[in-house]
Amino acid sequence: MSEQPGVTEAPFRYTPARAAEIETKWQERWRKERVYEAPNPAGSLAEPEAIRGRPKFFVQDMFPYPSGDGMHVGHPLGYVGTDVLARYMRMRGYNVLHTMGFDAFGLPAEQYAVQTGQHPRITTERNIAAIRRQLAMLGMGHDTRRSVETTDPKYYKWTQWIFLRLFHSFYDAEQDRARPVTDLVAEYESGVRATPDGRPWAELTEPERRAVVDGQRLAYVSDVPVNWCPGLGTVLSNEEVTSEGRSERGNFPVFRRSLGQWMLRITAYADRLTDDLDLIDWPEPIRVMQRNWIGRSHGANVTFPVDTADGERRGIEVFTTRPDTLFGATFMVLAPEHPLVDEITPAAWPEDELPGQWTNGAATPAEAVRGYRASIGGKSDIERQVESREKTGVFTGAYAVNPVNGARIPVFVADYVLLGYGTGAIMAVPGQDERDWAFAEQYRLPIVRTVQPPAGFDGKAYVGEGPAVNSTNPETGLSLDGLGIEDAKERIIAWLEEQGHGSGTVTYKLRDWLFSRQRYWGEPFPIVFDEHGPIAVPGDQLPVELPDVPEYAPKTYDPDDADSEPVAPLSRATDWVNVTLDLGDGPKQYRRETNTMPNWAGSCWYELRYADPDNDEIFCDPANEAYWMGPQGDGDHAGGVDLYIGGVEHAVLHLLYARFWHKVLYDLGHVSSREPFHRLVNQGYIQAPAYTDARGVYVPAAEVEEVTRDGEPVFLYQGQPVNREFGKIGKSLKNVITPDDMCEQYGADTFRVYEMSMGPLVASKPWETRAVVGAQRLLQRVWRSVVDEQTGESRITDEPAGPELRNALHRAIAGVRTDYEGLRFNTAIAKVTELNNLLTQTPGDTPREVAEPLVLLLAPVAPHVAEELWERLGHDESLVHAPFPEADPRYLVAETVVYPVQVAKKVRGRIEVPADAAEDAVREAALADEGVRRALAGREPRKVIVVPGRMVSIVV
RNA sequence: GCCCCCGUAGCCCAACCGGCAGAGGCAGGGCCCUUAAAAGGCUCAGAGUGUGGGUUCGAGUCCCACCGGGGGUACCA
Repeated sequence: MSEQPGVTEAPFRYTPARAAEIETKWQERWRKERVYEAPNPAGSLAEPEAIRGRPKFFVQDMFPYPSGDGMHVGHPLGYVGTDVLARYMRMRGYNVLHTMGFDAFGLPAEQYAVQTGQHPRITTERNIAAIRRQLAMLGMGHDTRRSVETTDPKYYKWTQWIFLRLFHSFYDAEQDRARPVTDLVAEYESGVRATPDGRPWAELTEPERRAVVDGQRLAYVSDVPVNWCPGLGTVLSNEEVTSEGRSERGNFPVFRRSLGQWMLRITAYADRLTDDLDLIDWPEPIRVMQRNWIGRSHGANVTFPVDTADGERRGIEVFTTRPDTLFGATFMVLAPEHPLVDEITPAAWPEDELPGQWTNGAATPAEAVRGYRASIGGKSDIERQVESREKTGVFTGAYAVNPVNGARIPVFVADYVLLGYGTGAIMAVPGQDERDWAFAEQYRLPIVRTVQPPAGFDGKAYVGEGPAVNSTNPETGLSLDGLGIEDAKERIIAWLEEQGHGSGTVTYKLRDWLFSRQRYWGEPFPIVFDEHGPIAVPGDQLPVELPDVPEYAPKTYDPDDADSEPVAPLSRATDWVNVTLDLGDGPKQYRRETNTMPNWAGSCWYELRYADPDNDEIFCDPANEAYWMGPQGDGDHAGGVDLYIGGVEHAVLHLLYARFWHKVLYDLGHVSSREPFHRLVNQGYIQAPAYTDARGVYVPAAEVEEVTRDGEPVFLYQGQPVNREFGKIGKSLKNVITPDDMCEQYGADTFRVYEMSMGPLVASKPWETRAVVGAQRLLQRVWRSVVDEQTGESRITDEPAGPELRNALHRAIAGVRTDYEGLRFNTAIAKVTELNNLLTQTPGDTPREVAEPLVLLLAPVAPHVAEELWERLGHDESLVHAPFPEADPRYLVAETVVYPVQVAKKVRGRIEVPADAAEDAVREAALADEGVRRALAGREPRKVIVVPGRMVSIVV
């Protein structure tokens, strides 16, 4: 679009071609001069004298998975944002740590390898190189020495090392922190801590000792129900399973199966992960999502006596958050898989005349239960949830006793009670619980309200606040009547504890983290097995490198073959799997763990590696960690990266996992910060127009034309009208726009300015290619303020700026600074535009006192063109570390202020008074204004309100 | 169903602690430059803030209800 032959264009204009030239030149120079390298206090990047007396700033993006498609225009939004802030902070004199790594283990590379037979490392490295090139093209000021790849053995050596810290640790509930298992063993040996069965430690056999310890490790093997997908041959994480209970990839059925898997004991940290959310500066919605995910709820465990079929007295333990409603418990429900079900189910129905739906027509309770289990048996939890909310269940034939009033209440099994939550059994209180109400209605069970609903309440279950009713037992003297929910809870818990019927309890939704995957392209576990269980590979033998295998795919099966067994790809590397090691008692045969870690592992600690990227001795030198991430100030600062920017899609998983690992490292004394990320900001998404034809099929967005018909825009593809919608950028919507296209058409600086000017970083916004020209015009105009387009000569004068321009300059400086600090890049750019517009309108050459700060104000967003102009202004050194302009307060205060004067809500006059005029003087001037007097027409003002510096309002 | 976020000009967005609804950009109209067009320059117009109430001297901003859009979550006891 530029400089075609025969076109008369200003020869020294800032064109895309010139932008490209400038961008190459400065990227080269930045690289040579290593301007973005951040010094460390210790280790290989140490420059102690370079950090002395300087504040630090650690800013980080959520690092990308290097997909084969490279980046589209949506990806760099956050990256440009952090780069702008990093550049601004650098100019403010901070020692800024900003780099970019790659989260490179993962399924797409493996699938590609399965299809092509090419090793995933090759595609991964090629993709990383492509994205690195794109990042450099966009002018990112990253310290490239600190970039990490999670697939690099030098990196995953430490991922494995940290895993071993989890393996070698247990959670000491007394001290509320993780401690080494060697401490645990020492306490068992000395007798300070009793063994589970009370025998002295010395009397336990070696396998028994191992079992005791293994059962308490933060990383442990357990048989747990997992999402097994025979069609893919691997287990899947919950987030990889659709709401229809099928695999997101391939749409194969997913089954719940118990398999021996590695688990991480994140539940031990549930309280701290919840409580410490108050210490960090994160968006409230994210904190809410994490709190919900952890799902801490306070309540009570209550035991309801029940007799088994053999006449033995047992108890059904339930968890309830509403122990205050115990008097309203009119029946009980056990999860169908609950172990007590079979024990309590009697041989015959206790009564002859039971409602049909209680027995489901079965001759005996056992038959009814069996039939019910079969009816739901084949279904996974996921399927059960998908199906209608209609309550189903069956009577077990057993009755339990409500401990508060001795009432005999029937016990049901029903699948709306889940084995995995609480105790897998509930007391059903239909009066105060909607689910229980629905079940009670269907099974004609009694309903007792124990909280008085407000007058006029015509709903079913009442879950709101109100005084307790129907909650007195004259025989025991227990009464909750009249108490509010909280007081009633307190009293009943005290009573339950006193009587031995139960106790106050805390329950969590959070489950331990399933940490094994049957995949090739992931971190191998640094674990071998002998006949008794898992053993850690010694630290000096790390990393356990990923071996080559003949085939990268896991073994797949008939998609419906629920009973098939996963076969991890690594298990085919038999030479690797069977290994002879000397772990202290001579060379022995061991079998390696063949699962790999999930792709969240590498991202759990990468911020720490950025701080000390090539340390061979430790994952991060404590001095470097303390410098970059240590707690700041003296309050309750938990430490962590100063600013972390990324998408909201990682609200729970990555951010929760990373917090968990960080806390383990903190407990073990490896880091000084309690949290990895002090401040978190979620950038919005960029959406792009996508078009569907008459069949609803997406057509290539790049080939759609916009025409105007009858004043309405119409979109045409190959002459046919198509519908426009906005959606996520990607192949499926055929609306990919790449930063490469934009850099070619406009230049990187224009692209950066456009993305930053679209709106606040946190907002989602639609991409509009034709609007990019606005950003280009801004840069062209700034260029023109400094360079004569016709001659290429400088347009700078050393004459001082006039007062209007000078005041505008200082206002712009002050505004731009606060905008950058508040991540409001759009308004910062608007202020630069405004200043430059004023400059354009001012006749004559550009005063240096305006041009220089103007270029510096723009530098964080448009670094290349700013460098070029800075050089043309006569500076030899890069402006990357040039001081950011400071506003002179003298020019910020206006000498006079114009007040609008309102009479009865309408502006009737304007007065100009000295800026420091007293309120009385302003009032007098307002009342003296002619327009105001006319509006008042002799009426006496009831009230005159003077808002200092703003306006005057007269009430009549 | 429940929870959270967002609704300002044709479009993207500003508006500080409640104080004259407009900073900036796109698109649109007019003019200049040009043989012409593109690019460029100058300039103009354009909402009363999703709807309905309330608080206030004063509401885009605070409160309540509703409508529309987006996200999270879903038998969690």
